[in-house]
Amino acid sequence: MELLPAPFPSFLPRPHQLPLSRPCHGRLQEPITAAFAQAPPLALPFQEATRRSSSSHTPRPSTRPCPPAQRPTTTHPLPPPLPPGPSPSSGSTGSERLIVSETKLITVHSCAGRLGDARKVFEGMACRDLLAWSAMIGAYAIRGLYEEVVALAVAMVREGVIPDRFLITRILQACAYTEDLELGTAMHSLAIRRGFMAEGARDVPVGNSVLAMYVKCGELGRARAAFDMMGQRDLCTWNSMIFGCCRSNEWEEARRLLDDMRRQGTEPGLVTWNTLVSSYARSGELDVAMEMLEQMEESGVAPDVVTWTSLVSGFVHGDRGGEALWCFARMRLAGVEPNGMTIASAISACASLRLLSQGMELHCHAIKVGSVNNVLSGNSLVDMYAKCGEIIAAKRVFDEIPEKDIFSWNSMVAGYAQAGYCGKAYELFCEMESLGVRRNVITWNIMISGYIRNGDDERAFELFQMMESCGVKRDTASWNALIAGSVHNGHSDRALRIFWQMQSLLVRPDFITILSIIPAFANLAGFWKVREIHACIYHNNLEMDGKIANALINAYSKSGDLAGACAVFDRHSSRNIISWNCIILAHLLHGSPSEALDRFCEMKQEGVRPDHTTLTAVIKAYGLQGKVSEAKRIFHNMTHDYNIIPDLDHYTAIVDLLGRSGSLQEAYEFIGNMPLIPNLAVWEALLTAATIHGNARLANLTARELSSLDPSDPRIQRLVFNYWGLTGKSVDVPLMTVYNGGRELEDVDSCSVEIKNNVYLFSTGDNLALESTVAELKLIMIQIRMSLLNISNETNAEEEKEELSGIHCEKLAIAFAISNSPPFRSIRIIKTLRMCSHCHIFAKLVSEKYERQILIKDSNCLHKFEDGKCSCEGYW
DNA sequence: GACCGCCTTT
Repeated sequence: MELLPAPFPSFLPRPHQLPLSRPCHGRLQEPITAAFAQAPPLALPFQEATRRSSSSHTPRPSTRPCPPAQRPTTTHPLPPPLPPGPSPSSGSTGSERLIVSETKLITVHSCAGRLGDARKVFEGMACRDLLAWSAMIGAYAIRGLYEEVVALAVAMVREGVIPDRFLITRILQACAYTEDLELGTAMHSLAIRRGFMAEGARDVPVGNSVLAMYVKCGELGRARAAFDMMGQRDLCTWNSMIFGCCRSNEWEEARRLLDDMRRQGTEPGLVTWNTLVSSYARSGELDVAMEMLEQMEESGVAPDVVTWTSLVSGFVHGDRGGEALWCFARMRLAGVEPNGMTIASAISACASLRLLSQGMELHCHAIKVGSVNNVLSGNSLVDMYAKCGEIIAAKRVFDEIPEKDIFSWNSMVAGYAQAGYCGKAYELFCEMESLGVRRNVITWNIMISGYIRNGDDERAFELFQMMESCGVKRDTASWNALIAGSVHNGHSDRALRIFWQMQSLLVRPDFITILSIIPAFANLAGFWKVREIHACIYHNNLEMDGKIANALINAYSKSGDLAGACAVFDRHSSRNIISWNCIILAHLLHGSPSEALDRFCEMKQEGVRPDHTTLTAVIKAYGLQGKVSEAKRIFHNMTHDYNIIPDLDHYTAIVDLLGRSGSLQEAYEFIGNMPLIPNLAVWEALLTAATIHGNARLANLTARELSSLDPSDPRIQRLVFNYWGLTGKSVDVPLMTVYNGGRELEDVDSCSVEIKNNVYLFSTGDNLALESTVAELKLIMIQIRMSLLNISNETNAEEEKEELSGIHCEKLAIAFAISNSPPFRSIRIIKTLRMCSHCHIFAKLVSEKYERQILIKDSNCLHKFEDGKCSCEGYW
């Protein structure tokens, strides 16, 4: 059976009986087909159209009252109804001549750019024939004012003028742009009635327009029906159909059409290849897009600026900035000049790769080709400068964008917020409101994320609460910002609560939610919880995402399950440098430096270039093995071998290594000779070494250095306090008077233990700890008392201090786990602060006495206690 | 035929 569109009746009502205008935006006041409802249908229409026309088969009243107040408004008033008189077809010779001259005038005005004058002439015409309508519609069409074209087309048809094949094509083009399926379908039926679409018809342009209209309206089924019915096809026909398939993700069908067209003698052209390349690139199938590029070049079609731009922007979107710039370079080599869009995309690539100098070069290029004032390039530049830390340059570019859009504002607000200038960001945020720039959900998300990442949780939550009352609906990213920020600030429990709350409000978590929440599971709970979220990811087919796999490796490792981490890594199909770093760090955390180094070799064999994190891990691995000279060799040759300049992390690793090997003086001198200003981590490494090796003089010296960094920094206060606790001596630095024996600081410590798939939280000095747990702890203490009596004075000092601040949380957790889990089952504890030596000894003794493996992950290291020994070998 | 900004892993 033939599929035909809605009927287009032959009978047309008298022009003055129908309103001319219709709203430019939104749906028709009534279906256009209803205007001709008095006539019987002539052709079998589409199902939908049949229903519509058959329901309005009853004759309409001959006149329809239409008071001016109720007339639909348009941005451009359409011509008033014509006075009753001779119909256009029966005009006298004189009036015909008038029409011709007025039509010419419309064309002249239009060509001279005086669209308003053209419109005035048109509206003043007493009688308008097809040519007059064509001239007026054409004037709008060539300027891309498709809404107007559609409005005029409706008015024309209602006035009883039937468009010819040329005008039908134009109107269909406008329908495609405005996605006006209704008018488009009516034009299709008219084209059929006029015989333009018949089997033997040679009118390809009309058929192509119909096809393109259905494709743009997302009606692939109707497009296919039109395609199959076309008597003749040209390159454009195939292109439209292939585009339609790509747009609907019907990739196989698109490729079939490509083969079909070649078989039927039409060679794919530039647009065909560009459609395929850009569609694959846009959908993230970048490797297939590159394959298409190859095929394109093989078939002798030279890629143009659109081909390359699609690829550059595709790679930018796929977070493959390097390949984006590589494509850009290939394009330049091929002699293709980039346009504003290409440059904008290449600048984005520089932004994501933090390539300031290359970004600046592109800025110069944008100035040269005159696309610097283009809002697209401007926005990319703002983003690039901000991401490269050049916030002043970013602001300068922003100020010079003549017509800022929401992207410009958001990029600048994000630039400030991400650089930590939340006040500046908020100023702009307020300025947007006062200037009447509508802030969207992204603007709000930027502010929320900015505040929470800069530690101002309160303001972040305030904005999160406020946004809906300001008329902006929260989306998944708004929730993600809170979750990621909470994890970032160490509030994993709160992150989990938000995660559950969003699900109870039926906000669907996306892969970023999962990615953000995985560290929370790892920080809070044992590996069963990590397995749970892993299963959840698996069921949602998210595992294939490389980033999620990386986060999982890390989570398994941190929760004490090295085997789980290895399993994820080994099945990881798209390993990158981060995946390798994760697995190397996992082995390191579990005290297996040789496995970590094996992985490093494997990685190099696979051709993956180590980055600064890898090399830090490698130095640490050598440090754990006591291979000082190997570590030093890596350190000294890293710039030459890997083009990586040592940063503070590498210096810290070397200080740690020297400290472990007991070369305290060398470590101290090494710090003195550093070209960088030593930070907290560097001094902390030395303090640890000095404390463990019992070098009180150096420890005291280091504590002073630390407190001179920033006496108000709570992390430093805690470090120095811990040192004081470890040595049992008072430190001769003024900051020690700041707090009362460190009580507030000790209060922060908490830990979690997972038993039978439940997670229990304990805090140091927890007065609410279950009495039974305290009793159990006392029992354990009695059991191992004999051994405890033999330990050093240092730890006794700690015990005294513990009496002051309350029982340490990990002791409570161990006691609770011993009495609530089956015998011999391993105990996994995750705590926020570093373990004290008394608890360390306690855990060692419990592991021996109760024959349990105890894993305690503290802020510095993972302690694996087995048979009275710890994997850290007493150095942490 | 292409279009920049938010939330993400070591």
